[in-house]
Amino acid sequence: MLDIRYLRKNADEARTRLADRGVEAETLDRLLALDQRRRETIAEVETLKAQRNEVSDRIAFAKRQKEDASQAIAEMQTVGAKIKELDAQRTTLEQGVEGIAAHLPNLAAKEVPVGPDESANVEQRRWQPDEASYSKRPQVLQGAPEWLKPHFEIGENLGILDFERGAKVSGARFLYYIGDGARLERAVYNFMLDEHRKEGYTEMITPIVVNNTAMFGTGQYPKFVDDAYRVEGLEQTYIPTAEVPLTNYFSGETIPAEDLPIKFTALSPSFRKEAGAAGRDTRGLIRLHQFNKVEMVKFTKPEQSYDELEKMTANAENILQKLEIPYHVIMLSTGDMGFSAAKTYDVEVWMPAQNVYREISSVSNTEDFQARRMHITYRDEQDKLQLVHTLNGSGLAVGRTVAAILENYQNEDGSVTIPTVLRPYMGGQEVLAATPHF
RNA sequence: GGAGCUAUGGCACAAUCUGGUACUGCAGCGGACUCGAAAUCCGUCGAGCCGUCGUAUGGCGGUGUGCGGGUUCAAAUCCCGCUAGCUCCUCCA
Repeated sequence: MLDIRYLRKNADEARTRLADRGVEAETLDRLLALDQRRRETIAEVETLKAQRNEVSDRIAFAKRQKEDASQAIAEMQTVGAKIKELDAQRTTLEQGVEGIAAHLPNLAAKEVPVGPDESANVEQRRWQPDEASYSKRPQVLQGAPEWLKPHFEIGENLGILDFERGAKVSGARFLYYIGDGARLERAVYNFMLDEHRKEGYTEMITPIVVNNTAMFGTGQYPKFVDDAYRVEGLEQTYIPTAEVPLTNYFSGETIPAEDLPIKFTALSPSFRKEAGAAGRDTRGLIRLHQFNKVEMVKFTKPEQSYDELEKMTANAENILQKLEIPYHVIMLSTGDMGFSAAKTYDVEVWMPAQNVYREISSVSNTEDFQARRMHITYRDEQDKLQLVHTLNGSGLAVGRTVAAILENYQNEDGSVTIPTVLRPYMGGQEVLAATPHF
């Protein structure tokens, strides 16, 4: 949620910055017009309420003196009716303001490139493992050899991913991991959680069903209800990301300033309807209705949030560096950023079979946008309440990481070498080879 | 799933039956006493949110007794709905 006072006092600037996020100028004008009428109505009704309070006190006093107060009571009946009417108007106006404000995306930080979509994103840096370790594997950055296969074929050939039975038992975009596949997934997220724990993140296991208030708090609702798996008949939703329960952990609370920054990490399944993505990435682990993700969330003071954004991005990159898989980092443009974000870095992992980088992590500073929706505050040096800044980032999407491992570590004979850092998590196993599971 | 009880400031509680400025203690803050502290005494003490005025510490008004409605001139109090916690029963990894 944006600060209505900021929008009011800086309407011209806000119009421009909202336009960068794809919001029409007319929307802000409607919002401000409603806000103007809301404030006028409040002024009017509060005058009457002050009058009523005063007369009610006099009535109470008269009654104690056993005096007649019926004339004052009769007067207040009229005033009461008027108050009721104005309060109803006020509620309507407030809902109108809220209805628009709740749909406004966050404003972009100054350094974010302005543009309509991903074409305006700006690459920040590329990374690839050094020669020594990389030379043992296919030269995926120097032209793919003939035998290079996409991860889903590798997985199916090895018998460790079963998309057909996933579709049979659940539906499209669901799958089974089997045997070494399941074990690899587990190794990957255990490795990720251990790395983040070393960086000072507190490990959490969260509810994976949350209420509507929580979904509103992080910005999924009301605008993106259609992409959510809702619990039939209940006001609850299967989380699309652990960002929701992690960030809402402190909703409505004042965090002691000395505890900031606070860092959480959690593994959770994530559920997405993928409305509007029909026909895209229909094969493989890239776009599923249910996938595992290790998430990072931070609560910070405003002045430290951008430093913490860089650190969180580095934490995501660290995973791929230790896995020795190439990636690059891009800064998203105003047109490509998520609803709540003020600034976002995407980490995209190299997928040699498709010859592209694919998003594997998205790290955002939402500044006070979510904190305002959730009412998360701290007390500054002057003992005044201030909104915290919240950040979130994938660290990383687990399924996509498995996909990247399969493609980047595949061998000509169809086997897959297990990255060195994962071997301790797999009982020392070094290679995934086709073996019967049952 | 069934039944009962509970929800009031940072904490502990009173007022609820019988509607009329939300009591008191602890903690906090300011002061007195003291070389200083403790004890004692005096004063002060509703966080947040909304509106408005002011350059500003802030003033004024509204709201605020778990949440949402209703009745009333007036609701902590009466009525309806909900949520959470506790106890008992039932069930369960």
